[in-house]
Amino acid sequence: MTQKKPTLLDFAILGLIHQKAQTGYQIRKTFADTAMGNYSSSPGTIYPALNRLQKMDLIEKIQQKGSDKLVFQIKNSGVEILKKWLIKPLEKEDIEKKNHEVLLRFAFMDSLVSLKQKIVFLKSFETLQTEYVHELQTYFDEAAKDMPLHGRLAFEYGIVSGKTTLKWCKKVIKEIQ
Amino acid sequence: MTQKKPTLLDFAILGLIHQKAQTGYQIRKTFADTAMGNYSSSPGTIYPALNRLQKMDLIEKIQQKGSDKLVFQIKNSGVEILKKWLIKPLEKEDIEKKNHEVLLRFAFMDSLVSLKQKIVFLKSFETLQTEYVHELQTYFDEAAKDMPLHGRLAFEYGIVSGKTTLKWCKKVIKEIQ
DNA sequence: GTCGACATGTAAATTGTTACATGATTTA
DNA sequence: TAAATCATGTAACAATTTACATGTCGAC
Repeated sequence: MTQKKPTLLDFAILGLIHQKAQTGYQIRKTFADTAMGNYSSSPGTIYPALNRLQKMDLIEKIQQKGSDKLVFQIKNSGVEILKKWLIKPLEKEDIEKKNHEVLLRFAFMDSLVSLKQKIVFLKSFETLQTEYVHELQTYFDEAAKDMPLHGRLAFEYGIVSGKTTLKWCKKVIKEIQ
Repeated sequence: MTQKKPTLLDFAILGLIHQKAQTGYQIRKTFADTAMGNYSSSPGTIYPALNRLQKMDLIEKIQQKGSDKLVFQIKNSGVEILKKWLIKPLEKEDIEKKNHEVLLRFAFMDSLVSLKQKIVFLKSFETLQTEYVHELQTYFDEAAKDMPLHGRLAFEYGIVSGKTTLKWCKKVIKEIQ
């Protein structure tokens, strides 16, 4: 049987319960209350996902010690697959369309990957983001005059957002080492 | 029969073909090549969506004049529903989790809504965004010291992003009137 | 004359949404 | 003790992904 690839939601859940074993409800709360991604927090999404992850043998439901709560805990196989996802090389598409996924991966790296790997990740992020901003800017400079007002303004938003991301990335590289 | 609500993808398609009647393939290209949202460009997504929109009587397939191409064109009913979506009051949730949807709506407003309505939209965006950034900042100031390094840095990203959005919003308000 | 881009679709499996449903526990 | 929150799920439906499938047209 070929191991199926977890979805982004699955990884988000894996990352969360790696930080701390918790109930499905707590996970739902986190998705609902925090700005964490845009993941759905409805029971119809979370509970089936938790069942998926159990079937994939990546998490398990256990009795929390010192409590009577049934919490989900990540298994070693889950940690491994999570780690692989975290250090997967960044691609152009991640920068262009999956910004939030990149940030989510960074947020979960904390205790899971080495400083060296974090630096590799961030440097690559910086490089790709620099190229991306440059491409946007180049295109904008020649096409702006022909764009409808709102299209132009929305495009400008893309540019300032990209620049902000880049600035953040550079700051983090300095701060982390 | 109750009219079903179009999905976000449906609105993205409606907005696109409102700007210019085009083929399904051209729409796919736009989604694939531009940074426009994170909408899927696979045929299995676009063509069923186009069929949905036809069934909802919001678009039609016509022979383009001066060409033999079959293009999709928005109908009056489509324009109406698009307009309604554009000027729908912004809510807190739109700011916290649906940034890209807000921007998409702004991008499509161009010729469809009055300047007055645009200003209302932007002012409300500014207000909500200001509150949001303030909330983030307040929470951060007291919680930062207890956050794991990566969590803290990712949170900071949320704050600088929010501030960038706010700055953009203020600039646009000035520029548009 | 073949390669890449144009152009449009379908089918199966998976995933996600919406709405419903239930019951325990805490707190005002 | 009533309301809110904790806690977990199911069922029906809708939407998306992935893979397959086909055919045209223009450029090199």
